Amino acid sequence: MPSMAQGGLRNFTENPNQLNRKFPNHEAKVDPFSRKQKIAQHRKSLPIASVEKRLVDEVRKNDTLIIVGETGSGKTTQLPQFLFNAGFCRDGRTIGITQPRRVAAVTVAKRVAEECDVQLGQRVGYSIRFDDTTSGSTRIKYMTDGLLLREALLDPYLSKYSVIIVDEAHERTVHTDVLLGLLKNVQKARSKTSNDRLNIENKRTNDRTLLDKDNEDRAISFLKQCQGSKFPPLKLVIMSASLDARGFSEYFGGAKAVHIQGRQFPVDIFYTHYAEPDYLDAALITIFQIHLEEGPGDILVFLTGQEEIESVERLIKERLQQLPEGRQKLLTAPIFSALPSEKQMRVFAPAPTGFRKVILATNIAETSVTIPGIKYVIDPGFVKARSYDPLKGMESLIIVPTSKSQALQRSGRAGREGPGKCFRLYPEGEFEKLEDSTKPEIKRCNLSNVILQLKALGVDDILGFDFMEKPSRASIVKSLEQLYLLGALTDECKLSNPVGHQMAQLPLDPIYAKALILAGQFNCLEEMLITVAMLSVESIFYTPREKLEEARTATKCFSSPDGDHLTMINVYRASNEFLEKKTVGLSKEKSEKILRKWCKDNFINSRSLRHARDIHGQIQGHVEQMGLCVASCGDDMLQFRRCLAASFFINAALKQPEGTYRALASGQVVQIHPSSVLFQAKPECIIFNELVQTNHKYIRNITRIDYLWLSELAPQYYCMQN
DNA sequence: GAGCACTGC
Repeated sequence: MPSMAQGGLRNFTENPNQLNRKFPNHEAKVDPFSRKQKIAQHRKSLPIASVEKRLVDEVRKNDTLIIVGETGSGKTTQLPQFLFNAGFCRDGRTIGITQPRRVAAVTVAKRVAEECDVQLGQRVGYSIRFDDTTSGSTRIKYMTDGLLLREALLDPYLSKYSVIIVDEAHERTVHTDVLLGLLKNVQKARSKTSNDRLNIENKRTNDRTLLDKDNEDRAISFLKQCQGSKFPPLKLVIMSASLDARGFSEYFGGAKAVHIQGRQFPVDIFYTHYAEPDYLDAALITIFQIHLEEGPGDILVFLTGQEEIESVERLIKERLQQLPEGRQKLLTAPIFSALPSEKQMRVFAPAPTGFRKVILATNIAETSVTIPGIKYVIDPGFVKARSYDPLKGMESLIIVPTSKSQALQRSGRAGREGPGKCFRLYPEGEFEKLEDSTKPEIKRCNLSNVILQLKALGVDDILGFDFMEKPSRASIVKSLEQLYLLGALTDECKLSNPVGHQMAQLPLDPIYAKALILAGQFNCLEEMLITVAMLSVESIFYTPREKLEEARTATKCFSSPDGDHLTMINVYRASNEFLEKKTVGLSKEKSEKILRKWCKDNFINSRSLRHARDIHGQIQGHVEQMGLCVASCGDDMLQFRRCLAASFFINAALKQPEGTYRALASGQVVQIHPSSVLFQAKPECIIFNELVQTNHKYIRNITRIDYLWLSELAPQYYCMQN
């Protein structure tokens, strides 16, 4: 390691155990070839290409196969093509590949369509929410895991699929975990309908434990509505990038696991000698150390949130001023999810010649976004993580150390295009103390949605459901309780009819689904549709620090003294009015461009608004199909606020003498989030939609209500308490 | 006086 940039700074030690695999550069120039030939050559060069036959054989032989494929192995694009060519789509059946993220489903599908030389939507397609490119002839279908879960509600046997490949299973999103449990059941049920019954009986008595037998019976009873159907067995392939396949293998009854080499450039890992008391300061010093002493290449720094990113950006600019002019050629580019897209795009623009780019990112750059040109990664070793306390019904966002696999993922970002370096801002001994992998999301989130989905799929015994990792009993019970309070479950804990079934049909948080059903009765469904669409997206307002005052003035014209829900309706309707007036006769692209400009002028996050408009359209279709009456309460906002109180009664709070609030359900002392329009007004009684602990216990999305409405509109809950 | 990252027939 070169000497330090500024007096007596950090010393890094090199990890001797780094991977240093060498491999030829397969991206070498192939100019004389056509694009088709280039693609063929690229496919042949992927590590997975040499094991095609073996993989196909393994899928034939095993009902479930675990594939551990390192980054760059080509598993996501190639395996479905191998299976298609081997005849797994005969009889019009489909290979489904699930991804945790929309962008991945889209980009991979496009790539594979090109490799197969077919038009997207023909043999190869993708389906994600709001965007389905598949057709009757699609045989290789990329989709989000959440979408496949939704499909299972309509087709519990997933009958059109011959193979389902669950990709990126190691990420253990809540959707992946529920899907794994579901697929296990479907697979058992399908082999039950197709296999010789005797065969299964033999298996049961020979090599299955009593527990397996129970599970199997449960799986079969859960699908009894389809009994008698005949389906060929479902092949499952679980693909993971983590080195530990054991968990998946055990969960699938000792399923076989195979390993596929990756293709990554070597990344040298460096650690600090000592623990850093201030990781932001350490990051700053390391940035300048690299800038002044290392060869060309951009730097990627992982920080925990917007605030850190903005303050490091400021500090970099300050310190640059102190350097001699020739050495100031360093550009900063922040990226985090709440940043408007056009500003996010800046990280992809190459730095001008002679300049070095330093990208300050949250973990959006870990998996969701791949930035070209990164040669150096700085990893302070922290992440802001969500956790959920079922007893308090409260989410928290706290800064915690990363896991080992997360640290590996981050360092891998330096080896995409060539050999790289990763600087971990902690001693090597600390790395060993990190958790192997991040806790699965299902153990740290509110389960109401998961449970409602499972109930709709016919799983009645949630506590007995075969999760790969079971959420805590307290968490399950709390969510069952909440669903009962919302009227989705009967006294026997079964899905209620029609309310529970209607709620499960709506792709929304259960409490929002219930709000829509109630709004039909309160004659304000038009208003509630807008409200739940807006509540379902990230913050709709964007207030950059440097234009705080300007943003405040702009957003004031939307704000309602009644609270945030009415304010959201005002924003949505204003955008509608604007579109109607200004974009008549314009193309879709043109209208969207004009709307983006309107958003920018009004300090509204156009991505959030577009998302809300998409959700609104989809949900409106659903409620109309259910036969709910989409009416407006007109100017009678009292009626609408009463409906909000009836819907969100579980989240009511009363003002305390000091100006804080007491949440009635849990008794917790909470504060109104500064982003609320009621932050200063502080009404006596309010309902809210979110309770998140960050620096304080904040409630967000608030409307003032009359205290007396609670016992009137939710007597089952409030009469007992008073 | 402040917002990790994803996702949904």
